Amino acid sequence: MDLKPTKPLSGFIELLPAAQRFVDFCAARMLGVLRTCGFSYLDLPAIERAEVLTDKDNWDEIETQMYLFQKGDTKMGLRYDGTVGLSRYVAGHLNELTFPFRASQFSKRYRGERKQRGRYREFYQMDMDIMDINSLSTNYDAEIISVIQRTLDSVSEFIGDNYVLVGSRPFWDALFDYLGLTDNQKKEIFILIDKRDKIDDAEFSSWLSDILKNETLENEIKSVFTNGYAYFKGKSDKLDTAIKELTDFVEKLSVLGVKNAKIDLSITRGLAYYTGLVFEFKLSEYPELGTAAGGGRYANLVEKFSKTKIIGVGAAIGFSRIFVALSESGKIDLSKFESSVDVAVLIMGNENMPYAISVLNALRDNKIPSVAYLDTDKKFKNQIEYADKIMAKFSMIIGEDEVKNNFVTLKNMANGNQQTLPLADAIKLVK
RNA sequence: GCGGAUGUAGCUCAGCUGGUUAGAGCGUCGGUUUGUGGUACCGAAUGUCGCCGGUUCGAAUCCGGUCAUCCGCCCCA
Repeated sequence: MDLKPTKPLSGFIELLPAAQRFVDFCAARMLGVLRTCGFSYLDLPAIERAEVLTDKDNWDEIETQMYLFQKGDTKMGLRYDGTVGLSRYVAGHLNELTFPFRASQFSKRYRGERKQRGRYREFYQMDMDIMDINSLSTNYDAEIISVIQRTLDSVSEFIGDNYVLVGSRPFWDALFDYLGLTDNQKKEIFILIDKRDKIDDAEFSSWLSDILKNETLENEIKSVFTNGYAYFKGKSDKLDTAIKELTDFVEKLSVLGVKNAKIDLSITRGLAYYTGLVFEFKLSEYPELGTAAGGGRYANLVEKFSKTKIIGVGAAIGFSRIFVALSESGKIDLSKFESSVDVAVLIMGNENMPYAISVLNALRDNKIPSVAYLDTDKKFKNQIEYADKIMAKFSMIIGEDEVKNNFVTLKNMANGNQQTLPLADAIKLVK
């Protein structure tokens, strides 16, 4: 009979124990930061109604990368991000929530795209969002950025330093209006700007020229990257508003203590629901991972669910992209996550088991991570090999002599030293 | 969905321009050592050489197709 495959589906992740411990350790630290920053943790459904997930405007694009299916008459799909489900949740619990509402999430997301480095079909993202009714100060945009930085910094011993690039969709909207571009041109240039870090200047110029076919306009667009956004001051009221927002925002970030922040107008975050400032975090030491976290302001997303005007600002940390990718790449030293237990209890002969189990329970009562090798008839060599392989810090050996004298033999697995002593003393040494 | 590369033992790979019984290291298991691991030595098991077809006296090797994986593109709310 043919054996069934042992590899998971392409793009789905499973980790070895040490890598999983590393990932869990980082997640716990980062979630601790979010709790400290006053976010309420939510665990929302992985499956949503299809109509919640899809946007009829660009169904074709979505369909290829979303997991959709049907049970009975209900069309549903797996969530592809955390923001859409949160918008539904907030709109559905308006009267029960206190605004500004601060929510954090840490959950699996699903996208049916081809696997690439740091990009999976099933992956974790860690989200934080702040939503309020009718208005929401850009002070909150700045706070979100400072919270992400705090979160990333909490695991900087593994991922190194980070920096943040801030873009502005209102600036481009204002500029496009000022230049009198068509809707189609706006859309295409947005896509082009977003790609700017992947292509060279010549390519950028030639694409731009294909879209605009007007050298004056092309030069105006390019001048944003050479002369900076301040160059467009005084051209139109909308531009002035957008420029002032950016200038003020830099000040806010510095008040909040955000380091390594820079305005970079090539950050646009695709085409979707963002309406205001947008930002992306990168890791200085791992540029190949791309964007480590990204987000921005969305003023209109919740209007799909509620007539109440709800404005949000939020971000997602690409958790799997960072931590799974790093642990798989071998760039992280996982040695301190290799060991799952402090003590392995080794039992020489089944008749010594009752005593050995009382030792095991005492260890566990003292919160010492411990396991016993319960196949008591196996040769002692196998038992101590097991203790070695699971990298137990100590072995506690229980045989005839130990039972008779009500002692234990404690062996330090690192240096091989061992001594026979009362259990209470052994526990003190292990702790 | 598109382009490129790669498929040989559990893993990493070798196998020259086709030649008879398919190779190594690591790992696994057993033994030297049934109250002592990490080192050493000895031994063993495991392959329809991704799959199907073609060329040939003869295919892991050459050709075609197919599937899978990896890298990149598209996309990335």
